[in-house]
Amino acid sequence: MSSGQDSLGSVAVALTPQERFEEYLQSRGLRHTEQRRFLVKLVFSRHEHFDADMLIDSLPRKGQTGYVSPATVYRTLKEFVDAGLLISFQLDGRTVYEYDYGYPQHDHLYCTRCRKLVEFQSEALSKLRDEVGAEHGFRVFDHRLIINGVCSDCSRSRRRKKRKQDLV
Amino acid sequence: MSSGQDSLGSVAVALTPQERFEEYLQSRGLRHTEQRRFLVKLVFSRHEHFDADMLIDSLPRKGQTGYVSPATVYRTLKEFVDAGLLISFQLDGRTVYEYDYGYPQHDHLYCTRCRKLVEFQSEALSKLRDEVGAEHGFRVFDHRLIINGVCSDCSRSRRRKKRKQDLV
DNA sequence: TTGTATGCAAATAATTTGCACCAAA
DNA sequence: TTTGGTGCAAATTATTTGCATACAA
Repeated sequence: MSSGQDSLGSVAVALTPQERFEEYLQSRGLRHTEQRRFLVKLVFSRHEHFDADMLIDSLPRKGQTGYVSPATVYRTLKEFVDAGLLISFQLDGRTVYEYDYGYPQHDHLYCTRCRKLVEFQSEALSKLRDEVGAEHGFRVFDHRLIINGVCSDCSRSRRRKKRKQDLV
Repeated sequence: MSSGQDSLGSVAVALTPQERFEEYLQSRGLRHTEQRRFLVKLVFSRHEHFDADMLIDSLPRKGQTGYVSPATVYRTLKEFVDAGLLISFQLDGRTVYEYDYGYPQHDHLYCTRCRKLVEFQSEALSKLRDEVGAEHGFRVFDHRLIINGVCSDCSRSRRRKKRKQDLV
C-alpha cells in the first residue's frame, strides 16, 4: 500500500515530485518518457482537485507538442497514485485526484450545491479512526471522510453559482 | 422489521419498510406495482450491503414470475433512496446500497484484503463533523467515513479468504 | 380513460485493453 | 537489442434513456 502516510502533520520531503517520480520509475525498471515528464510537470504545478477528463482537456490537442493520449493519461495517473504522489477518491461517481506528496493528511467538506471541496484537518479524527480500528481488530492505514453540506456562499445565494466543469 | 444479525440494533419505527414505501408512493402519486412490491420485499428481507448487479442476479430469470428488468431495478433503487429506505455510497467504484430506514446512523471499516464491511457507531464523530462544519460555515446534513485497513482474520491468515462476489 | 411504469434495446460515460509500432536504456 | 511505452480504436462496465406497450388508479 501507499508508503509514508502520516496522519499527523505534514511530511518533510527531500525530493520534488519530479524527482520522487523518477526514483519510483527507476526502482521499478520503468522508463522516463516524454509523456510522463510532461504530465508530472503539469499535474504538480497546481494543487487543485481534478479528474482524468479535466486533465485531458487541459493538454495540448492532437498533433501539437505535448499531446498525450487519453489512454496514457489514465495509465499515468495510476502510476502517480502508486508512487504516492497523488491520492484518489470517488465523488459523485467520478474519480477525483489530489496532490498528496509532502502534504498533510486532511479531509473534505463538500458543498452539494456548488460542488466545492474544502479541506480541513482534524487531529481528533485521526485519533478516532485509530481507536475505532483498534476496537474492531483492524490494522488501519487510511481513511476517507467527506462531510456533505451547503457552504455559506450557497446558503446565502440560494442557487448554484458554479457548474460541475468549473471546479472540483 | 425483521431483526437480522445486525450488530447495531435498530431505531423504533412506526411503519415497516413496505408500509413506508407505500406511503411514499402515494404521497407522490406514484403507483404500487407488482415489481415494486416484489423488490421492496426482497431488498428489505436482509440487512447486507449489496449493489445493483447483485440484486439483479438474485432475481428470478426472464420468463419466470418475479422477473424484473435491470432498468426497473436501477429505477427502483433510486426510489428507495429517495424514500429514505436505503442509502448508497461508492466503494471500489461501485455503488453500494444498504438498509437505512429504522437503522441507526453509522460508518464503516473496510478490509481491503477480504473486502468485508464492518459497521460502527461513533458519537464523537457526529460531534466532530458538526464542529468542522460550523467552523467552515457549512450547513451539514450528512457525511461518509470509510476507514481502510486489514481485519483481524486477514491479518492472521495473511491471505484472501473471500472473493469480491461473496460479500460486500 | 389517463398518465405512470416496464421491458427492451440503444445510448452514455468513464475507463480499460489488445495490438502494432516506437523508443528508452 | 530488448522490453517497456504509446496511440488508436475497440471492448468493458455500470447505468441511463427513448420509445412502444402494459397497467394501476
